[in-house]
Amino acid sequence: MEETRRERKKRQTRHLLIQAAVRLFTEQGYEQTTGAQIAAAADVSTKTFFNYFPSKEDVLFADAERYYGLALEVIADRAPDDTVPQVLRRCFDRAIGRYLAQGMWAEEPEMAEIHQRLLATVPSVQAKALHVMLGAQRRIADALLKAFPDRLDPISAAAATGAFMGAVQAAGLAGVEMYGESEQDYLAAMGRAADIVIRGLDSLTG
Amino acid sequence: MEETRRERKKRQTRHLLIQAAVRLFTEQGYEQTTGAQIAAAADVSTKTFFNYFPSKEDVLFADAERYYGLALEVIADRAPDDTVPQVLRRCFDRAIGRYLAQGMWAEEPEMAEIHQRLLATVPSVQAKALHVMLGAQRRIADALLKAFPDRLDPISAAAATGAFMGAVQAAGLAGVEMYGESEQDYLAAMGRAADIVIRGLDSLTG
DNA sequence: TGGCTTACCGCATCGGATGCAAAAATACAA
DNA sequence: TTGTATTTTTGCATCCGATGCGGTAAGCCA
Repeated sequence: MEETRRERKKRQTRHLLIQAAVRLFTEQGYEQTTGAQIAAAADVSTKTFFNYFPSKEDVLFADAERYYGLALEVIADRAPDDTVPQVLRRCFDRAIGRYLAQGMWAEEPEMAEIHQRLLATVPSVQAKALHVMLGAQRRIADALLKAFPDRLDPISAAAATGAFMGAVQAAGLAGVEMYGESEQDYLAAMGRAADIVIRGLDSLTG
Repeated sequence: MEETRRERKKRQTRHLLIQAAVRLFTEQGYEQTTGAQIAAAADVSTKTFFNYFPSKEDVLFADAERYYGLALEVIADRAPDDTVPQVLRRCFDRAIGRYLAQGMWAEEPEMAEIHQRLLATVPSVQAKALHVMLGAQRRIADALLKAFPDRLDPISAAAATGAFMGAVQAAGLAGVEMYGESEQDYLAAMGRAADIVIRGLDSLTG
């Protein structure tokens, strides 16, 4: 399927907006940067910026779906004898794998650094991240429930997913706050959190 | 220590604002209600409303600190031979206990119903709730770490807290979505989530 | 070419939120 | 009671994020 000119331009504009945003956030800070400035830097109207991104925060979560979608794929592609914890663990590993392979931002590598700094410091960005995660959590719990109808019920599916993602998220944040921005260290922290919670969930579903 | 007139009036105004807000939210919906309307209904200036509550969402989380503070108390009052999971479980039980004893809103019982409905439906309220929870999570993890310096490190403390609160939160939301607003049912759902994650964490710290 | 869809734009407008300085209310001490 | 310091309230201007609308341009397809 060939990419039409329209689609190409759309992709370009989107990319341009993200780049402009990251540059401005880096140069003058997140809160000091207005949507109008980003639009101007990308040479489009303010309105267009909000056409692409429903809110200023959304610029920072443009790729988030790709990561959460990965989890849904992993669940769909499970082996017949997989257990719930095994699948969750694989979700985590695959996400980390992709992260290491291509960075958090396949197309905007400069995003990675600013992203985690803002995540650790700007309240509205934190809140947005949690909310995006919540949405993903629901879909993942749903998929898990469908994948293991005999081992899970809606509540335990939600609990398991919430425990897993809550632990990883908290450990990741703690890691960033402890180790500054040493990538290795906080990835390791998230890995330990995954270990802990996976081991715990083993007792649930064997 | 006697309560001065100033403090008393301040408390009254605050209470008045909350009441007005709840009434308007109920009557005409959250998003349809403006801060100015709430202020007008409480007969204070718009500015005063934002003096009391830094954002419109905050009206709905006026009492949240009381609940999270409970957890910190429980941790502080632990017995010498308590384990981490035991303490976490007690945090949960005490919170539920208080909830059952006096409702979510000691002084504004009418708040309970509207609160959970908005929590389940309004995105910005959800995001705010998660963010408030994140703040509490950090303080709780910190307190846990100080309470069990030999059994925990910063990462495992964050992971355990994140897993626990993530599970309970997810199960609670799932419960509300499943059972509508049948209080018993989703409290039970949260209880099951707590069970699951507590049992899991047993394998961590014995 | 011509007609259709889609993206972009400017503009008006709204609501949330902040800063500031004046005015009112309160506390407190002489 | 009066005077003074502190705190609260208020109005106002202002900023920014975000939405709705109607018109224009760009790309698409026949």
